[in-house]
Amino acid sequence: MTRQGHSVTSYATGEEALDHIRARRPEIAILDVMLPGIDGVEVCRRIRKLDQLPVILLTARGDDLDVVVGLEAGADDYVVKPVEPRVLDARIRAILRRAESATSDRITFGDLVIDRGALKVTLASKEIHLTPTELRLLLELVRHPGQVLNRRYLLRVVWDHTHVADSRLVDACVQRVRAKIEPRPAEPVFIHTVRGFGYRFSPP
Amino acid sequence: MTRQGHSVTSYATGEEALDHIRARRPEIAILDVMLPGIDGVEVCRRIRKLDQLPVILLTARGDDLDVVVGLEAGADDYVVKPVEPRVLDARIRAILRRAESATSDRITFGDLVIDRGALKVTLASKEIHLTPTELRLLLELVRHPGQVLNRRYLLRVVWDHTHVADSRLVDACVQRVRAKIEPRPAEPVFIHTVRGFGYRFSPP
DNA sequence: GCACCCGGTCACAGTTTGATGACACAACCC
DNA sequence: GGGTTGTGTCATCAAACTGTGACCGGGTGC
Repeated sequence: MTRQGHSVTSYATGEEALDHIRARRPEIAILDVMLPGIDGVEVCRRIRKLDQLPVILLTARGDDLDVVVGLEAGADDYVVKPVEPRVLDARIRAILRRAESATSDRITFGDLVIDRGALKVTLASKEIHLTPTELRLLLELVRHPGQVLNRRYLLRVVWDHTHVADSRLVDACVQRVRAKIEPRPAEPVFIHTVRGFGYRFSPP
Repeated sequence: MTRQGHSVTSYATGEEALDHIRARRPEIAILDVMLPGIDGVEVCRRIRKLDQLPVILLTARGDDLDVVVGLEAGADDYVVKPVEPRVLDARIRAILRRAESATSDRITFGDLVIDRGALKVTLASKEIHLTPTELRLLLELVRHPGQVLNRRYLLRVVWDHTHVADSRLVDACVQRVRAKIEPRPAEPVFIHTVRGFGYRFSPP
């Protein structure tokens, strides 16, 4: 693992590991199930109570039941020893990739890239200039991909709720965003209108 | 998988699967690596270009290299056949838990899928367009499966209660919904008429 | 068998809804 | 101050939706 570019710290018991996880903030925990004291599955459960830290259970016990119990305990993967370092590394990467994308600032929908950290939007690698309101609207829609958000909600969240509920304000802003990010605004592929309800962001 | 509460659709080739993924918006894709035409790993790569859809590669080839290549292609897990359904289910849950995104509240009645978050209705994987009133009516019926809802109640809830109770309004709307979701509107399998009382939604 | 009631069906016009573009005003920046 | 940018509002238009009432047909009770 060290040779793969990871920095590794190991502990002999579950208690020890749990004690250090808070302080060290590792990217991932790899637990043996057979441990002195509390076993790996229980360690995994306790980690899950604390946070979303990715966990791999790595053990010699590969019964179906063990696997199911381990995964149900909140583990992201269950790997049976012996395992090639390269395979373990690939599995670690797969899990980290998934775990990162959840907290990542960048989201990609086909050609459209939304960088929530830098507050930048690019379409086909060309940067799109969005005004503050437009950006807030787009981010709000993207925060709930596939969900229909109604106008009242959008007015409350994107604008101050002090506005009259009955206005074409949301529509106008959606149009402006569409004009900028949709290849053909008349047939939008990102922001869809759901007549009578609101708008839905769903990637093409 | 169906018995575990999942709704499953399968395709014989990678091309076919890719074609349908956009329309069906599944929560997860489980791919065999050995496919006619483009192989599962390549399908996985193409899915990754589009979006974050969770992918499990499920295959008989369990060489270390295969596993590494599969995971590097963007798969979330690589499972070697044969596999116990319970184990696969546990792995699916672990990945969905981590992906977390695809937690839209969908209800499935055979071919009919109603997504209450996206406000989408699909029948046999084809999207059905319902008008706002039709959709509100269907959602209300679905909210009480197996129960008979009378016209006065439906008028009050789906429509403004300002309407006269004595009109063909509800009937007409039910007909319109039936025309769209019932394979044979004359012999409805979803929305049943209870003469003298109202309508009842009960899955076939 | 008959009258009657209830729900199915249909077409259409009036209404609602959202798209679009123009515009005025405010905020901001030199 | 003058230009520029951002934003809310409005008018207009096309498209979509929906209530209505008339008519039909089958089931129901007598």
